[in-house]
Amino acid sequence: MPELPEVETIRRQLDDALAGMRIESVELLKSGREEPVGKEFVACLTGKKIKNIERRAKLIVWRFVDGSVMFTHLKMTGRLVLEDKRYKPRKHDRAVFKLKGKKGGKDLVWSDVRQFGFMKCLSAEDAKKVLDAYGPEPLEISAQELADRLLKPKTRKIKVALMDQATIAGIGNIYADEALFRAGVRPTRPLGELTAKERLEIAQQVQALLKLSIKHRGTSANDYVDASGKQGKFLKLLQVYGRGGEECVKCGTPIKRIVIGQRGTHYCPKCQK
DNA sequence: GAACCCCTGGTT
DNA sequence: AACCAGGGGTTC
Repeated sequence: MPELPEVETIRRQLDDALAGMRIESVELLKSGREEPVGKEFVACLTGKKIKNIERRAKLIVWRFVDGSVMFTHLKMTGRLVLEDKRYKPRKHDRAVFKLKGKKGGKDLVWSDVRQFGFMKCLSAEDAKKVLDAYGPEPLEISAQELADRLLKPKTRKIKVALMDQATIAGIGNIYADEALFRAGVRPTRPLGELTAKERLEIAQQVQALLKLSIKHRGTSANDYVDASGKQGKFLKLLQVYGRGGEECVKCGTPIKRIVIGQRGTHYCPKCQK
């Protein structure tokens, strides 16, 4: 699924294209993981005017002029793509949002091969509760503040901590592996064993990496495309993710692949201590 | 924590 | 046929 840089890329495009527009209709092609389900979901969105579109962690947060909110979580294979008028529904499309504004109409299609993603309508109050439970946005605090969050359960592996949304919001498997490679720290190291210098280095690399990936409009490793249907360009800049068995770009040692927390994990056994 | 689950499809 | 896939909630 999209992680912070990919969700942020989509969010910027949607905010640019759709802020100020009104939802004329919602066509549900496949009902199930939207909330409320079915006709009620359609009813709660129809007619609403979009104030703006924000992001928190990996959630896209739709804010409406009437104060209500909708969340979109794309999970692993979700897409939100602005389609032109020749659009024909495809196999895994779940909903089409028809929007109207001063400059004409736009169709937004939500598709999701694995159907893990969800959309949810809720009040501003309920939305705030959900959003407040996330850890800080990594690009909105200092590297030192970020580093200080990587201390807690001493036995926890650093990779697990980086991916925990309550510790830091928005990092997933790809950027956790990449940040740890850049910082020269093995993903298996327990927090209690890291030096202050290592924690700060990890925090700085997380920030630099996320910013750089946003510049490249994210990573298209599998299903990800942005709101215009284009792939992100960061894939070729990945140094360890998906490169198990290949030579390390720094030292030539074969990259190892292990499993941590049910996720494929990639690192250089020589460069990462 | 670790294991399992939601689901489908691409690759080996 | 088996394994893999960028998430994350739930359950022991």
